[in-house]
Amino acid sequence: MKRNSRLSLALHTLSHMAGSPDRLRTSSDIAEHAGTNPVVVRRVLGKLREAGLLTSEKGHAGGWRLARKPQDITLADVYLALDERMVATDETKETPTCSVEHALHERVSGVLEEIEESLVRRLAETSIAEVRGA
Amino acid sequence: MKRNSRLSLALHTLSHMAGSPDRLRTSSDIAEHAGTNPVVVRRVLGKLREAGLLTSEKGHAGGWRLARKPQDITLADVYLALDERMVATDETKETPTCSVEHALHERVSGVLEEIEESLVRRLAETSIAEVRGA
DNA sequence: ACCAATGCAACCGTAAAAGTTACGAATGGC
DNA sequence: GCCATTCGTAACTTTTACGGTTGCATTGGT
Repeated sequence: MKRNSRLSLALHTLSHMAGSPDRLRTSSDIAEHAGTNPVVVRRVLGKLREAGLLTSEKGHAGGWRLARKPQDITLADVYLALDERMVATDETKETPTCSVEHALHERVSGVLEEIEESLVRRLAETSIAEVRGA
Repeated sequence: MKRNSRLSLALHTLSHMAGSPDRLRTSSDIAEHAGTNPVVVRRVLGKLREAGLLTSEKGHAGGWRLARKPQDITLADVYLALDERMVATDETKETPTCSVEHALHERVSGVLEEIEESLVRRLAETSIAEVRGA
């Protein structure tokens, strides 16, 4: 795959599952559809399970299922479940020389943080059901 | 550096230059401030020059200067100048098996494209002057 | 002529992520 | 109880993006 593949894979898979929410799917099936392999699928979907968007069952008739109705899963849920932070800079070790520089740096970081938040708000406006349906 | 460093470097540099817009700065000076090296600075600032946000002069007393007033440079200008596409997936070679899959894929891409556009609109609401000033 | 600066191309090093293999644990069918 | 199936996870390899580095041509002021 390529860039942004986790979010893309997650969205694609969830949208697909939204088509028949009761059906149980294996990571192999999903990997087939997504053109990748089962382990990668399990890695990504594992994050979604941690966030309560999916459930998984082991064993013979195991697989994955939506934990909520498609209209109750927003893109923000997915984005946050994957720990994505596309805009904001996770800076924890910045040590600019003078305090003026430091202040400016804080400004830039703060602005990017605001942009990140508005991105999440925008993502929260769309549900998986909407992706599929219209 | 780390992730998102191009945008971060560009924003930081422009905000800094906005402090005294008439002053000419060398890529060495800028690199010093940003904790990186001159070539990287020229690479990033070169994109901003192509987009008309900065001017550069070669030769002995050469360097970089803002091409516009800080209040006339928005974060969207910078983002687009750097060819960043943080949300949208640049897919040009997708060949899902069946047409149903294909349609769904288009849907997901389309939604991400919309999100990308709203991100740019959000970025356009803030100018470099605002980053610095408040 | 000299020096200081950009412009640019070619390379190296590294870090993040996908891909792969392997194996253990759980679960249901027989 | 046995066995196939599936998830869970760890370890490793491969790929890729990008910052960093070096070198050199070009430009322009002194």
